Amino acid sequence: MYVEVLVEIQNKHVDRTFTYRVPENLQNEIQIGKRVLVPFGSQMLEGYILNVLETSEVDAKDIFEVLDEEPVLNEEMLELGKCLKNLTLSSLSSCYGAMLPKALKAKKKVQIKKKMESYLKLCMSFESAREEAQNDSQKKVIDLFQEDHLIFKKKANQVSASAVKTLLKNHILEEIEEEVYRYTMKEVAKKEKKVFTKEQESAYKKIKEGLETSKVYLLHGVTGSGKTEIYLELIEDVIRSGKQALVLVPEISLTPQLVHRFSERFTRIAVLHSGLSDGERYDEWRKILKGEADIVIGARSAIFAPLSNIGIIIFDEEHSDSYKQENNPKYHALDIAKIRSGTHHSPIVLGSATPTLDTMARAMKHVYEYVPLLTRANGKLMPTVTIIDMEEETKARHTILSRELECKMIEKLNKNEQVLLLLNRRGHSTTITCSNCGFTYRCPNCDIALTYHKSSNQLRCHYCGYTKFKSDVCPECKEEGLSYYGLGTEKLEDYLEEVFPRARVIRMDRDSTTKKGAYEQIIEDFGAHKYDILLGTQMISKGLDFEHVTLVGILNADQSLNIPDYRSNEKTFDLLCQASGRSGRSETPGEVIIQTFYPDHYILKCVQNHNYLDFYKYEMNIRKTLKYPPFYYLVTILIKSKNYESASRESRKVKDYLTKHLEKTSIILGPATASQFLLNKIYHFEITIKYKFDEHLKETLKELDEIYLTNKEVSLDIDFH
DNA sequence: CAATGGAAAACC
DNA sequence: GTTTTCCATTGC
Repeated sequence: MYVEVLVEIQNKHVDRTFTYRVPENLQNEIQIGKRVLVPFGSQMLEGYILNVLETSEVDAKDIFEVLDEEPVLNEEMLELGKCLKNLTLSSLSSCYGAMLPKALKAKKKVQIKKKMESYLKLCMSFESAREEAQNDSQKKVIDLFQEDHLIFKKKANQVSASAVKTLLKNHILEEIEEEVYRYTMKEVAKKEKKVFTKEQESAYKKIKEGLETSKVYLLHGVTGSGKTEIYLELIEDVIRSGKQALVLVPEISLTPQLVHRFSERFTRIAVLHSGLSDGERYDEWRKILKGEADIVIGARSAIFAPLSNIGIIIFDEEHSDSYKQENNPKYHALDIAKIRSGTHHSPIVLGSATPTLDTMARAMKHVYEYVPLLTRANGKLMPTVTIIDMEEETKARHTILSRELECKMIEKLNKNEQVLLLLNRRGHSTTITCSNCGFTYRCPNCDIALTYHKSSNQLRCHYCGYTKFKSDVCPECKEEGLSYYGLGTEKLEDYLEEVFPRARVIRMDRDSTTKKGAYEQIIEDFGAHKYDILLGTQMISKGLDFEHVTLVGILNADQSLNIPDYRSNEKTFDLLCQASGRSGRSETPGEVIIQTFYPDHYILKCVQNHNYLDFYKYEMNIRKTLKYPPFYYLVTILIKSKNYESASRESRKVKDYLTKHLEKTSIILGPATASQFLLNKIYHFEITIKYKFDEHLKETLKELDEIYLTNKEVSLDIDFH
């Protein structure tokens, strides 16, 4: 007996299987999808069994060990991995790697094990055990079993360890070892479904009709329209029919708040997100594999959850860019969902207040079913949005907070209401420049100005992580001329404490939430009104639901309009809408103040009027003219090298190669310097391909990828948008 | 013509 | 990833 094994090596060159012989004593353990330990060259490596053969012509070595009791990759997963490879042009082993939790990945070291716990069990009925007990402390231990017949040994030991010992010796109790899951959810009081509005009811009914199909639904619901209620109801139907639900959420909005809402209705839930430890994630995964979960809630990679009978796949905040993985394999969870939806005959529900243009366009063309949900479920009005021209304010020396925002804040704080301030820039100041000699702190690796972080007195590069301590005098001219330009959350926090000395201010950004649980703590404290003002980066714009927030201020709203990305309008519109949606989620109507240097920008008008459709039409026009998605597909090729000359030369070669092999109808742009030209001391050039249909595209890109695989100086990075 | 070293290929 | 193989250069 022989097996084909995909060995796990980082190197892309070895993206193929090797044949190994199975020794007699391991033959009954062999199953496709299990991991094995095999000799490879001089080392021992882990790999996945992809195939079983009766005979083999190669001079095969023996398998050393079979690592799993059950396959880590089932048939569907094995197939999905191959699709993923084809979709993203990544190595097969990196694809399987992306699909599995760290603990189940083929790797080199650290073993994560099941966590066992000792339980005690009665050997007889409760009554007879009570009679057998010889003294009071033994009786107390027995009493623990009145309701549960299985309890933790730890718990019994707290009552009396010696009594437990005696009871065990006398065979009144017995000890059992069982696996426990590390991650446990708080028990939550169950709630019944809320009464639907007419619009919710019809949306729910429409999707319900498609529960056995592979249709894709766009649930276009404004913030506060009660999308989650509809999800819950659909999930209930799915579970009742014996199937399972897969709920995807952007990492950032996968909050305890959200999980809590699901726990109010359901019990058998598995949660998968980056906040879990490796052990916890391993347990959740195995819970799913064993069929112990009806609902999986998770971020992007949860799309690979090994559910056996999916009845519905839900993407909450469908437009979120977190559904696209930024490193290899660069997949979009929706593409995977569509494959799984096909195999399981389950619908996909895309929920969003601001759908991506791509999704909306498909809905308009009836490729997806359009399900509108455009009034707020609680009958609340949309918040009023005021746009402030910061040029005027700057003249009036109000560079950080405009007069209007400041007045409104005072007003709200006096009424004991809460304020949310969004500033999408962490750190203290964005640039430090010497006013004497013009020196600016820059990153030596990335060609950008370093951001000053006051709390640590460090200068940091937000691209590569380079840090440097700040000196008191200018490192160039040794004069005390350093000035701090640009506004970050740290500086805003200082400023607020100065202007509103009595307000309780809390800051939430990546720097203040590094510790495990810090994020949850801030949300909980702010929700309990322990603070009056929450300021933060886009972290605070998503999904949070605070009933006492009546004012949202957005500073530097146009910052994201200027980034060179064809989606920058879309991203800005989304960010502003999301942030606005945080205001007035309870009785008091909400207000939003947007500070900008482009008060006349079309996007801002759309945000002000809560008019997604106008934005959609406006932006679609631009996309059509400029030949961007959804009118054209887009692929970008990054050409990277430590050597400027090689990067430049090779990128021109790549362009020539593409021109030669692609259809005439495909548009090849570049090579141009990438938006972040120098990153980590590596030069980046970029070629963009826009195409509608190109038979040779995949093949050509595959060839290019292979050509540069062996090139030590230059590497390619291909990304399908 | 052996010794050396660096790049490329193989690794079952 | 590590080890082996290959091939060209160098030294005597």
